[in-house]
This record gives sequence, structure tokens and C-alpha cells, in this order.
Amino acid sequence: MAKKTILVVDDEKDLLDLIEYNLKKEGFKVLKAENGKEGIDVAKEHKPDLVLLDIMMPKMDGLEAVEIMRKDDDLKRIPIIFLTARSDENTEIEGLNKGGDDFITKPISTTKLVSRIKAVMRRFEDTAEVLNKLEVHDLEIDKDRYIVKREDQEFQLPRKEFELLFYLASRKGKVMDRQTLLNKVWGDNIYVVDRTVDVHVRKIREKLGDHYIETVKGVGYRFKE
Amino acid sequence: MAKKTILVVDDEKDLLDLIEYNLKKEGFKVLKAENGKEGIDVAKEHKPDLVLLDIMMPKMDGLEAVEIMRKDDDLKRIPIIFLTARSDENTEIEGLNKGGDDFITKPISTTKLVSRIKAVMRRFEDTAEVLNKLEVHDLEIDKDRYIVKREDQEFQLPRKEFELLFYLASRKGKVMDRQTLLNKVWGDNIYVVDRTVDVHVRKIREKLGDHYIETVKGVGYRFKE
DNA sequence: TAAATAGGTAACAATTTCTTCATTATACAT
DNA sequence: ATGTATAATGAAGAAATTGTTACCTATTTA
Repeated sequence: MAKKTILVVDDEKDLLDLIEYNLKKEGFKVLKAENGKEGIDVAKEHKPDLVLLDIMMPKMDGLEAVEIMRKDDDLKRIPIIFLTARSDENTEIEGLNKGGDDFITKPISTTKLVSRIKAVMRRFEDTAEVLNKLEVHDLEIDKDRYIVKREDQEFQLPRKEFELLFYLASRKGKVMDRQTLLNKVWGDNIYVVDRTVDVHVRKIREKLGDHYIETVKGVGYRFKE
Repeated sequence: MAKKTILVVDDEKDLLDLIEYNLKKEGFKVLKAENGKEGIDVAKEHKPDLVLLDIMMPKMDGLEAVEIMRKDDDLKRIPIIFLTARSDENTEIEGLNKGGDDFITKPISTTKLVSRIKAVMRRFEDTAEVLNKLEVHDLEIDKDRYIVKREDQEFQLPRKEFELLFYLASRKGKVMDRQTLLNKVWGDNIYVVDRTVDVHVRKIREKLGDHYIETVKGVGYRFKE
């Protein structure tokens, strides 16, 4: 399974580093931000699987940040765990009401932090409905099985081809430029020449026919409406 | 589906009534008990579909109650959600370790309570259907006897091989990556190199032939549809 | 206790997939 | 119509992944 990404938002740099170290050790991918505003920006860009959010911060505090996140269609389903200083219990309650999913008081033991994170994630996995089966045109693209079907035929595409097709098909009609495709299908920190996308498109067309993926010259590719 | 029954165990009568009111409104049938001992008696008699259990109670507290329930064949499969006061964080963790399936801190909003309950129930429904005899293709995989049959032949696979085959076969068609297979077949906290899976797959193929388990390169393995 | 079995690791061979690059074709603007 | 930018194509080599075998250790069985 893909590594889960956790965004940690806290203004204390040392704490940030400590948490990062511990979460990485547990196999999570970690993103950091030092205030609410920055946190939201990072969240928008990377869509983490969970956010650890300090309540008391400069610029924008955690409670404000949550309110914004819960109103954003892309972010509202991301689970949030609050970090609070032991002293201010009232804000904890306020936080939970505002849409937090759990809270943890500082100082924090690593074990506790990790077990909370896992518990919250488990809770969310069950409610998050992931679409793994697309039906577009005469194709059935099934990510559970990594198989593409058309009528009685089954096509077994190699991973990258399949994932590229799946991504394009799940955004039917929308033109995606090569860089976006690389980021979304290949990953953020991967360096490959963007023409690589062309080659994969070609291979998909070779196998399925060229009436699914359209070229938009100078822009990118689009799954036909 | 039949009305689900929920047993609520808490020593605060007012809270008990409040929860009862809200759950009934949501269409659950509600049973009540005021301490761990009473809770267990009620559970034994009525076999509820889920238990909401306060941790701090007179007579017998929630943690004790869980330990007893988890040892009782009739009760051990009933999901348990802990209710805890905000203050005692350590017991929360302890509770999850002892065999709780979720925890909720008081005070709690009704919406959240209900959504948690539904999430936990859904989780259990998925795993509840434990079939011990699978028939796939020309194979009969019998988990009671750890034996695989094909026509007249019987194959006695070693434990890990058998369990791996069983797991894959019970999710026929679905591609499972190595890490998931390790978690599900080997266990969560076991450290083994993921290539170990490959070797076991090979051994299964050696014995049964290689037309059952398919490789999906870059992703994992899949039992053929 | 010895032998057999099972589980796990490591090395490397075999295979498939991915990427790049050079070449040819195509679309578009002028 | 023509030139230019962009994409399609073909083919080769690199990279990644899996298959296979051998070997070691722990556990069970004779």
C-alpha cells in the first residue's frame, strides 16, 4: 500500500522535527508547516491523508484553519488531530466541535501519537468511499483488479499505462498537461522527461485503439467525453 | 436489515438516557447497564451487535469488562467502543490495546457518535463472514482441515502457503500488494522481507500449477478470476 | 538425537517495463 | 502553401521487478 502522508502544523520547529523523525520511522511520509495559513496551502497542494494541527499558532491558529478546511471540498474529508497544550482544555472542546477528529495534549509520547494516528486513520478508511471502478464509453477500468475490459475482452496493461489511463479516465473531458500527469501518476519527486508520457499514451492507443485518448496540441491529453 | 441492538454501559444515568434517546432516533434498539458486571450479564443474555462501554465505573470498570468479554466465546466477536472522560488519556490507549475497537471522548456530539458506531459496524460486517471452505475453479480450499482438494487429489500445504492461498482465493480477482499480504497473512507486527511472499507463491505454484495465482508486475499478486 | 519439514533470506538470472532519443509525420499559423 | 512547433513512431538500452535456486535456522517428527 502507498505510504500515508501526514501534514504536521506547529510553530515550534523543534517539536516539528521531533514528530517528523518519529513518524518517518513509522513509515509515514511527512509534510511540515509552521502556521495555519501555510498548513492550508500545503494541504491544498499535497492532499495529505491526515493533519496534525497545533491549536495555538501565530498567523492563523488551528481553529481557524479547521474551519477553512472543513469548507473546502478537497480538504473537508481529511481527518484532523489537534495538538494542544495541556492547560487550555476549553479550546480542546471547541476544536472537536469545530470539526477535529481527535486531540492530543502536549507533551506527547511517540507511541501514543502513532497509535492515535493509526486509530483515526482506520476510522476514516472505513468511511471513505474510494472509486476503484470506472465505466467510460465501452470500457470498464477496474483498479482493484488492474484490468481493463471491453465487452468480453480483457486487457492487462502494465502498471504505468494502466494508471495513466485510469487517471485520464477519472477526469474525463479535462485536458491534463504532461507535467500534471507526471506528478499525479509518476509521483512528485520523480524526474523523467515529459515526453515519456507520449510514449505511454501511444502504448495505450496501440492496445485499446486511439479513440479514447485525444491529443490537444500544445497542451496535453484528454480522455474523450 | 434487522434493527441493530446496541448495549450502552455507563454509570451516569443522565448520559445513558441521552444516548438511548439519540440512538433510538437513529433506528437502533438500545439496551442499558450501569456497570461492567451488569453489562456483561445483559450482553450474555441479548447478544447485542455492539457495546458502548464507559471506562470508569463502579463495581467493574470497562477495561475489566472487555477482558472478560474477549475471553467469552459468545461475546468475543462483538465490537466495543469505549467512552472515556477527556482527562484520562492513558486508559484510552490501554483500552484499545485490550481489545476495544474505537474510543470516543466525552462529551460527544450525537452525529459523531452515530457515525462512529456505523463505521465500526461496517468494519465488522466485512470481516465477519468467515467462510472456512472456498470453492474456486477446480479447487476446494478447506481451512478447517488445512487441505486443498482437486478432483481426487489432496494437497497438504504448509501453513503459510495455505494461508496465503486462502487469502488470495478469498479475494479472487483482486490484486493484493506484498505489504498487504504480509500484514494479513503474516501479521501486523511481523518483520519479514516482502520478497518472502514471492517464494511462497512459487511454492504454491510448484504444487498446484501456475494457473491459479497471477503476477501483476509492479503491483502484486492476484488469484485468477 | 537425527532427520525432515517449514519459514525466511539472499543472490543472481530472466523477464518485463520504462525511458530516452532520433526520426518521421502532422497540425497549425501565417 | 510553407515553415515551424509539436506529436507520433520505432528501436535500443536502462531500470525495475519477478522467478528461481541455494542455503541457513528453527521447529517438528521419527
